[in-house]
Amino acid sequence: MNAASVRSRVRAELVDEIKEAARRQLAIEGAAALSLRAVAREMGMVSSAVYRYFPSRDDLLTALIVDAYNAMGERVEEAESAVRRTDYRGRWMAVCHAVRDWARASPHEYGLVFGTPVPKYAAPADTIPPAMRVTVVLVQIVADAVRAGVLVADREPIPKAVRADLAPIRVFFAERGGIVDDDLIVRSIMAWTHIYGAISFELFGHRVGMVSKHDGFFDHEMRRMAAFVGL
Amino acid sequence: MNAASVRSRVRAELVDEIKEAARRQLAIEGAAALSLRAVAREMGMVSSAVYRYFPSRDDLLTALIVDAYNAMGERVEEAESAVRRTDYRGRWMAVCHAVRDWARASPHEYGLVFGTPVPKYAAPADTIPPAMRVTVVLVQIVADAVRAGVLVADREPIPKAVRADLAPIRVFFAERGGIVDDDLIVRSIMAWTHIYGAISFELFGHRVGMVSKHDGFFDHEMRRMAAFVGL
DNA sequence: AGAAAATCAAGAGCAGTGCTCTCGAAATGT
DNA sequence: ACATTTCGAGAGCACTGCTCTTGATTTTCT
Repeated sequence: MNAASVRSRVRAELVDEIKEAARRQLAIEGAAALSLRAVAREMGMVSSAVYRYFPSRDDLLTALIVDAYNAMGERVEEAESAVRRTDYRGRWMAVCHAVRDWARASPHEYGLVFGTPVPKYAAPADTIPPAMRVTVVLVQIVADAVRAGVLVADREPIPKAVRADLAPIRVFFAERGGIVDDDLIVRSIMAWTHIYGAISFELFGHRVGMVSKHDGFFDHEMRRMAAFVGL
Repeated sequence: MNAASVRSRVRAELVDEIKEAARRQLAIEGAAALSLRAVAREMGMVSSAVYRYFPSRDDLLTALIVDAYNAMGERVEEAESAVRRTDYRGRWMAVCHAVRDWARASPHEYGLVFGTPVPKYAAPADTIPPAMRVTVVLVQIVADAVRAGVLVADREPIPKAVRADLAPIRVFFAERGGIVDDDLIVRSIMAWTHIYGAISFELFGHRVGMVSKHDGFFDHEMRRMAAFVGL
């Protein structure tokens, strides 16, 4: 049985090596060009051998997606935790910049998780928790700020069609210690939407002709959105 | 020479038919699965014949991208022009909804232009004017509102690193009759960013668990952003 | 310790892809 | 009427994802 773990350990190592090689290939050519045969070749294996570890190319991609989410989440958590706890706006900005920095450092991985859904898209359940990590951090900041009573913004009326939708999110905030009003939830979702929009616009080349100094613009717009949220 | 135009006419028709078939295939399977051989098959041609009309698969894709931009632009212009000229906020909202409606009706085409850049991305010059159509409409609305003096918003200070970037856009507004301040430019870009972010989030499935009544939420957030711009 | 079962790398093979080249036939220009 | 361009078809290359079989090794059970 210890022997069994020998096999499973070397197997886990192989899985990691394959993902490593795939990631390398991904960084060079992008997701569309990721070829199982090529990663096999790079590892001195024959292609059919790789299928012992990943039943299909899409499964390999899914594994890379999970890893990408986790890498992003890790960076974000790391950056956010380095900021003084009561500096809510600073924590928020740290998250914004961490996401963007990671995206610029690993554009293809960013495209993998936030770009066009590559296969027909059936987000497997195991991608959901990693995908939530950034969201959780943002929610925690808002919840903390609310509890500290430092969050201020005009409360706008919400159409009841929207209001009905927000109940699960309200408990999501509440679980993290923040009793939030519906409008704050809306503003938070909008801010997260904007972070994603800004980074994708930049990375996918949709801001050529509009913005050239991306660093400065991003920082400024994120600051504006933080204010919009009320931080 | 009239005979010459016979040939060139049938050629143009063939080009259109190929694009048509490709679009059909695109709608079903998505861009990644678009196969030149399959469209050839559907047209009763042999694959090499298609290469007389499109030198490569990427060129076909580029043509589809241009068409997609134009389709979106057309829908937007149409919807916007149906609104009373002095109803600036209404015009803005019409654009927002037109973009989203088009995106939901043709998700794969939307993904083609706004998703992960499929090839290594070298946006050919002929994609730029079609890509600008929506932007132009939005700018025109803001310019009109400014000229009418109905646009109000707090003017926030802009870091000078950003300010330097904005000169070309300022003339872009001015050419359309609107003398705008830098902060308004920033707000406009942010709003366009948000439109894109919201639609992509919805279409690419990144709002599951956050929003389920997308129609209502989108309308509400667009209204908020219109107010943010000052409309 | 020896037999049975699971696991593995490798190879061959299938169906599909993008793309190139060559070859006749047809349309076009002179 | 002749020369030139334009076109469709076919064969072929190198590549892809994926399946199946084979023979060897390793693990597990008895």
